[in-house]
Amino acid sequence: MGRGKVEIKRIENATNRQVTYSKRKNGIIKKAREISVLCNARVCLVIFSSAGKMIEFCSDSTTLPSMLEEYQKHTGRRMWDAKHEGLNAEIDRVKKENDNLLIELRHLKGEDITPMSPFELIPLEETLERGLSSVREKQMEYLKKLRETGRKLEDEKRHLNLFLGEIAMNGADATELPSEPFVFAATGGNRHEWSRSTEVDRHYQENESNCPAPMPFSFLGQPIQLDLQNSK
Amino acid sequence: MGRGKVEIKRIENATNRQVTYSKRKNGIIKKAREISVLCNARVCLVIFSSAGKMIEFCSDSTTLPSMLEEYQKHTGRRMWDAKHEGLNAEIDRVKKENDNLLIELRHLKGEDITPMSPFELIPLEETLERGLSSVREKQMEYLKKLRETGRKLEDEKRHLNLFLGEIAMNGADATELPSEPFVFAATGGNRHEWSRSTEVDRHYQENESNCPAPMPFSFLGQPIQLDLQNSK
DNA sequence: ACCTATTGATAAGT
DNA sequence: TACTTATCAATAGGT
Repeated sequence: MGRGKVEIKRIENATNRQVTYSKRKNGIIKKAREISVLCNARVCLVIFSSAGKMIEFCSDSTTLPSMLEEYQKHTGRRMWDAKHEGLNAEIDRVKKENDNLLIELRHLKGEDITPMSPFELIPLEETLERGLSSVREKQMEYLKKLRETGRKLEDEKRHLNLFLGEIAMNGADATELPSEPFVFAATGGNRHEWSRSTEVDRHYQENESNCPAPMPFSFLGQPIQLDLQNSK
Repeated sequence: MGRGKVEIKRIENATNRQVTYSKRKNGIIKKAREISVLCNARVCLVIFSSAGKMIEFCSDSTTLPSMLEEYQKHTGRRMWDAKHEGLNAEIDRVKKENDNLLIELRHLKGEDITPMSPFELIPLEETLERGLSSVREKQMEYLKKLRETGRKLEDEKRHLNLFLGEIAMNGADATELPSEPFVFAATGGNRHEWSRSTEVDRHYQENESNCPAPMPFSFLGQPIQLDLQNSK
């Protein structure tokens, strides 16, 4: 249609191509509207020009996404739905993993073990024992540090007393302070806290010697107010 | 175009409408192909007839879904993308839960506890102890059942010996069997397995009396070949 | 599905 | 980009 017949092949002249695009774009959209109205059909048309500009036509009360829904149904759910399915599969996978972890966790906590056979109980027991000894080992570490800190403090106290004694002996010079003052070193806490810690320590040492399985820390009861964070 | 001008409004005659649809459908698809070729544009066209039949045209090397990708970019990601976001959020949520479970699990197994403070170790220890005692309690149950079964077997053996003795005393009647034969009852196993089980039993009983923390079952070593499945 | 008169679309020119 | 117009293409209505 036009002043001459046109072969349907890419128009090489960019200007011509653009002009033709403009005209035909309007034409096809008009056609799309016409068929949708005349024939009561639903139409979706999306065109990207070679320049990257997009135009779309969707028949009345229809959107491209909603058309896609139906497209899915017709083609039997493929393509972008694949991503969808992929995500759903991922969710299922992760949830299943979650369930397994939860089950294992509950077993370790001694829950839901009624249906377990002795052969399942044995490795479970072993795992728990390894965990427990690991935790207690760690606790021992802290205790050692605590004791060391205690010793240091005792030393400092002794030094301090010694120093105070000297000052007392020197009479009038008593107000003089050492150029490098002693510091209440590593604990970061106060004397009250420290006294509590020695208690813990003694408790533990007693247990340590008497029992092959060390007395649980939890046995000592409520949270100990020591500032142990800094001695990690 | 045709024998008369047509008003662009729904064609009421169903037959006419269907015919027109057929003709125009081909027409618009031809137009779509032409513009895509002539102008190097990418075109996607989907039409649902009023009868519900779908046809689509997509220009070379393009699919409707891939077009949708670009449609998203152009319109700024809306509609069906929302579903995706939702699914992605769900995945993140579940994965996070997963991580938390995994961390807790590793802690219970005594792994990754180095950065834990004593205040975190104590509840961990308590949990492990509860789990362990729960597991051992369960194991005790099995042992009790095992012992009972053992006793029954002993009884049967005694009865059987008694019976054999009687047969021997009665001479020629020796071939006569009891109408209700004794059965090697509940274990479902064989004598060899049972003898192993008494070993386990004895081992355990010794430990039970001497130690406040029962000796671990795992201490007994390799898998015990008893058929305990049936005694659950 | 084909035919064809007629309208519609549009290529090229301005 | 818009208008014009000669020409080609699509198609309505009939068969």
